[in-house]
Amino acid sequence: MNVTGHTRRPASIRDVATAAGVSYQTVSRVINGHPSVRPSTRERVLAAIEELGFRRNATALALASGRSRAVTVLTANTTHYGYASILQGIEEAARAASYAVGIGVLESAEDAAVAAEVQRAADASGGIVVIAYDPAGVRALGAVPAGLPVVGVVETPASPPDGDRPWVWTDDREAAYQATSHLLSLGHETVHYVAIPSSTRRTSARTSGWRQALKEAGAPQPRPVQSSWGPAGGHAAALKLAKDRSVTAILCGNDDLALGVLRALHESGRSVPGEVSVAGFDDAPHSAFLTPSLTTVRLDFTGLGRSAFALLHGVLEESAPVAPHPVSVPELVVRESSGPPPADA
Amino acid sequence: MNVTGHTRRPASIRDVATAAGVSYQTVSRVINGHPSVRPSTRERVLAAIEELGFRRNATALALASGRSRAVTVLTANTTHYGYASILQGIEEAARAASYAVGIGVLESAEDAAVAAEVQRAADASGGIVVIAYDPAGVRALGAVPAGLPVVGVVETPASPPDGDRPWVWTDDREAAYQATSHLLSLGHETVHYVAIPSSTRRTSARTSGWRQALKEAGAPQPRPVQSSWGPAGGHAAALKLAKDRSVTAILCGNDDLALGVLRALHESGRSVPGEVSVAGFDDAPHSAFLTPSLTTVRLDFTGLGRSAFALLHGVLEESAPVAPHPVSVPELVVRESSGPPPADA
DNA sequence: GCGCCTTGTGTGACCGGTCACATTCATGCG
DNA sequence: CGCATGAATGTGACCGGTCACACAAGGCGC
Repeated sequence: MNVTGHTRRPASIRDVATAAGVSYQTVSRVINGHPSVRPSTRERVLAAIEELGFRRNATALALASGRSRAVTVLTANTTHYGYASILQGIEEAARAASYAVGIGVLESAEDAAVAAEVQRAADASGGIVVIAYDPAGVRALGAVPAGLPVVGVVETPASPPDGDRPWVWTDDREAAYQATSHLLSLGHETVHYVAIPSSTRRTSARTSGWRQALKEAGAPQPRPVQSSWGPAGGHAAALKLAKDRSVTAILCGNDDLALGVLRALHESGRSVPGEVSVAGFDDAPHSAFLTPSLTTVRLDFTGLGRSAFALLHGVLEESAPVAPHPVSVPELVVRESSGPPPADA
Repeated sequence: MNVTGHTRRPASIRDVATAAGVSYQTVSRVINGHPSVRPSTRERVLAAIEELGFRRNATALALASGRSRAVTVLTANTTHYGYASILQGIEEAARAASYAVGIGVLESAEDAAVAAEVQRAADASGGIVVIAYDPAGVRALGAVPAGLPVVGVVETPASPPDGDRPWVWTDDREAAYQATSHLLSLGHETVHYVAIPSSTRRTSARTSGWRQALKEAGAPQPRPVQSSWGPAGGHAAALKLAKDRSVTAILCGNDDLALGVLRALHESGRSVPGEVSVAGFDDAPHSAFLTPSLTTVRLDFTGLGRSAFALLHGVLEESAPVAPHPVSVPELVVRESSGPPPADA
């Protein structure tokens, strides 16, 4: 509440111009760092800006210049650890670059709904980041009109994308390979895989990394068990697997799934890691505190979000930190949930 | 990619006007549903809109009218369950009302940093929701300039806020009371409390609900143990509590904390619920799948987020769904982690 | 037949910036 | 000395909408 008691509307460049005794264009030059402004003039303008508490109106800037300094993140979910961490990373990087961040949730994967969300995002911001880990996200990525800057956060693509397709991803294949190899090296005959839904119809990179490790070790290749994203899916899947006494190692598509798997094994009276070993993906914050604590592969989602923004930023401005996305290396974290198979197996 | 091969810029109301043979003002009237437009004219305009694929430019609308149909959510965190769920609720409600949602993360609680974020939020949108569960949030709520529509998602206030202060909250007092009473009714002599950080210096509603239940039961009132938000804090706190054999029941400020507590008790060789009972707050998605599954009090964060938006929406537009925030009733969910105290205690 | 209100439509200014171009003045060079 | 050049600054239009007001045509009362 200021002394006058009523909120007066903020100062515009013309107010500043009048106060400094120059034209509005000169003010514009000062706030944009244009070189040819006499130092003494610049000084007066800056003083006026300070005095009036002038702040450049973002809306007017966007309308006049076309550039909006805002990005929208389209995602099917905001609460899952991976999604939320990516969002956090994007926000961090965006804030550092003075960009505003908007979010749009893809509640349905239905084409019309997705298209509507993409439209909203398109006319609310100058660039879009799509988290395309699921069908809704994949469709959204496809529905972005050509010409609109967009970066996709995707599953590891099957083939390296051609040239400059602005995608970022983690090395899921390597991650799955590491986890599977770890379990095999403990002596397990093979490793079963409870998969998160794939965003596409093709075999996911996680699945293929898992397969490759099995193949190289000459281990049998069981069918992957398709599941959902949350613990309930893992729980249901593992209740079935638990009946098969030959199952001694289970790799889970993410840590939430692994949580459900642990629970199901417990309910089935099978001890972890005594009888069955379990490994997850992501290294979510709670994984280290489970009992048994969860062996998992740490993925840097926050860094992934930052990369996504950096890439988009590079497209939006010619200032060129367009360093090709450094695919961060997944890191195996061995904890209590994995161990050698039982002696009698 | 359209046939012309180059992206032409979107149609404006003047393009539509030309196509329909009317003035731009008439087009404006049509898209705003103004009554006095001859039906035949309206028809032609609508046809032109359809044909040209006209969409109203949100930026221009905001600049010209002052209203922006956008809200910004200020929060210290986007990944914790409660925060993320509130955000999700806000987004849901906002999307339904055709509002855009921006987020701003309060990375530091330092005054200058908070003020800067609030400023950014202020000039990016017409209204703000602040999640004020922590010092950064509380400061942000205080730093919002008078006159700017804002709604706070806060801890249960000590006294009912005066009149129309636009705040929403859950009934933390009742929730703590329920959980504590539940544990006492199982026969525990008293209940220890591991607290999440309070946003203010005053006693939180959770603490006071817990105290009240103890008092009514004539149970001893141990000092609450101050902790952090995540499992690590609960873990550290419980390692100490575990040494005290008289501790048979622990109430935790949230489910993440409870997870750390469960872990610490396990490491200390104290069984749950055999020797110690544990209860949490929030009913996070993983709580049902822990071993033992967690007794907790379910809070409707998503609904809270929706209420927050509804309130803000009511302030921003005179269309009046300003029904006073229905404080949602917390629901005790009894699971495996709570049971009677050991016989020898 | 006149004034008056209502309905339908158009005109000009404005929101707060940017952009393209014009203007002024001092300087360098042939 | 005259003229081209560049630095410093100003003017007008524009981005795509809204708002306040003007204005023409038609219906109604008297």
